[in-house]
Amino acid sequence: MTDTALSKAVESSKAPAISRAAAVLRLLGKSETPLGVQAIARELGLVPSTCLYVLRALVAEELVAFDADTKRYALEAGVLTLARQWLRRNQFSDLAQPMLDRLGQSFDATMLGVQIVGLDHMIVVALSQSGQNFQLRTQIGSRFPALISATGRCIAAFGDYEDAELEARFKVLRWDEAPSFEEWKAQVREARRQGFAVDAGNYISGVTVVAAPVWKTRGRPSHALVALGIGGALKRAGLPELEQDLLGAARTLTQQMGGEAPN
Amino acid sequence: MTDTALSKAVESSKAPAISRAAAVLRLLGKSETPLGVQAIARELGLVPSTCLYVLRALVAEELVAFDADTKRYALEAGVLTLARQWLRRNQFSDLAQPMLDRLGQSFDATMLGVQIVGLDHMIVVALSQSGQNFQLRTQIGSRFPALISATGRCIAAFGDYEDAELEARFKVLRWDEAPSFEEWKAQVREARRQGFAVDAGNYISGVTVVAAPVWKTRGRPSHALVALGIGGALKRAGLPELEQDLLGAARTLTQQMGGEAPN
DNA sequence: TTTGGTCATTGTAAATATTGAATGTTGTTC
DNA sequence: GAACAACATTCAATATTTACAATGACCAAA
Repeated sequence: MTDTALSKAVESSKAPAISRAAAVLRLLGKSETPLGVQAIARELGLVPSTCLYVLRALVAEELVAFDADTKRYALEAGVLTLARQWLRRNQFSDLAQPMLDRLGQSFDATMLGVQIVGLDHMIVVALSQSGQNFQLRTQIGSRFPALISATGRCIAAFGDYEDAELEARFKVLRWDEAPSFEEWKAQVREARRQGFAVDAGNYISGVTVVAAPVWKTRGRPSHALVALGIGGALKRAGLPELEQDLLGAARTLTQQMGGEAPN
Repeated sequence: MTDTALSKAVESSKAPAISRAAAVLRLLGKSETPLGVQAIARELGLVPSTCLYVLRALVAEELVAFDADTKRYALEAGVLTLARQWLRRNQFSDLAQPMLDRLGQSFDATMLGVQIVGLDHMIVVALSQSGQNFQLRTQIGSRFPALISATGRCIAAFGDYEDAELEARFKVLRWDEAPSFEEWKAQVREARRQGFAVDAGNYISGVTVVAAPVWKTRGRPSHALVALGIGGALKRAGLPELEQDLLGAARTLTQQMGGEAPN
């Protein structure tokens, strides 16, 4: 979050301290090293004293660690506990995990389960790193822009968004080999027709990505199943079979979660 | 956190909104189901309107999910992202992981790396669940009271705490087969002498736990390596060897982290 | 050792978030 | 189908927190 975005969130909210706290947590998360009060305040456009109070509160809550010697702040392990609690009661990641494991084994692909957060981004909430795919390392909790890669095409295809909004979001994406907006829209239409989307080396050169949407409720898809693999390897393993298998898994998952695909 | 503890944190802090927000997050984490504004407010002793503003801020920060249909709140996947960032830059979990894997393989034990948070509790920050130990499932982010089991004896042995404080904390612990405070103190002395601690079925009947402390800095231990196994199985695998191996790993880790064991 | 500068930390005036009652909304019972 | 009850939500007054300037602590360089 930029500091202008932060100041907006602070102004519009009735609990600005919370926006500030979240911004501090995100900043500390991004930072490679622990940070001092002043550095944090400068980066976020906060008054140092306010920043100090925020940090102290976060330290008291065990979300931030304070090194009394260096007077530096960093994330604390308490954030792990929250994450575990989220995972513990997440229907999607529980149900998706065995499917991801099976598909990953069968096709020697890296499998992801992602949660879609509007048009902003998606978050990896389950993964299966079977085999030797060292180049495609991802972690649970990783975030990606919503419209990127195969999953992005699914989000656009089944989200019923305005063209103008899609284009605005599309233009700021970073691809290895970016398609034109027109090419991309054609691919989105194709995804709508087929029920799944393919990214053949656009996002990452040489890497093929297949994604199929999952619905938790009627309306927009809430999650997606994703398969990644080196283009050649996936083709050898049988891309059409993978596509159909992934689509089937996504449909099963939609049913299991009590959701409903359109039509 | 009880609501009296919360009100204390709110009063003493200059950023009470943050204490409230953290309390809300923890409550939502504990809860088996999504909660409404009123339920949260009641549980935490908050004014409903204040609670609503806190929730809205947390929703805006993507730490809490809001279901517009049911008007219920739950943890959101954003907490995963924070956890990933914490893990990404955690020296201990990176260094400990291969050791835990190796030890777990060798002795067919469940291995944990825990971070010690004062006398309050410890948090599991790395683990290796090799083999068939289905009964001993734990997860990263799990919390335990500081003085429990073998790790607790290490914390007491190397922490230089007041006896009165230890006894107060000791008395509220829940064991399957609790030792008396005197027995426990003798075991703590033994741990200090040996450099590691053993819990032979006290915490969980039939389960043996071995723990060795790790120092990140001079002073109190910051982490510990822990091995858990069914008592009989660990003995068969060679308990003395495990103890020495674990102790060696902990010492290596202390060196790698730039720490220093006492004496 | 002294000096300069940076940083973390404290008091205080003003802006504003919290409060508790009032309003609208939903789902449930008769 | 109507009335109720529980709930989420809004609104205006005030107790609180925020921001700013000043202080104190610390480190580095001379």
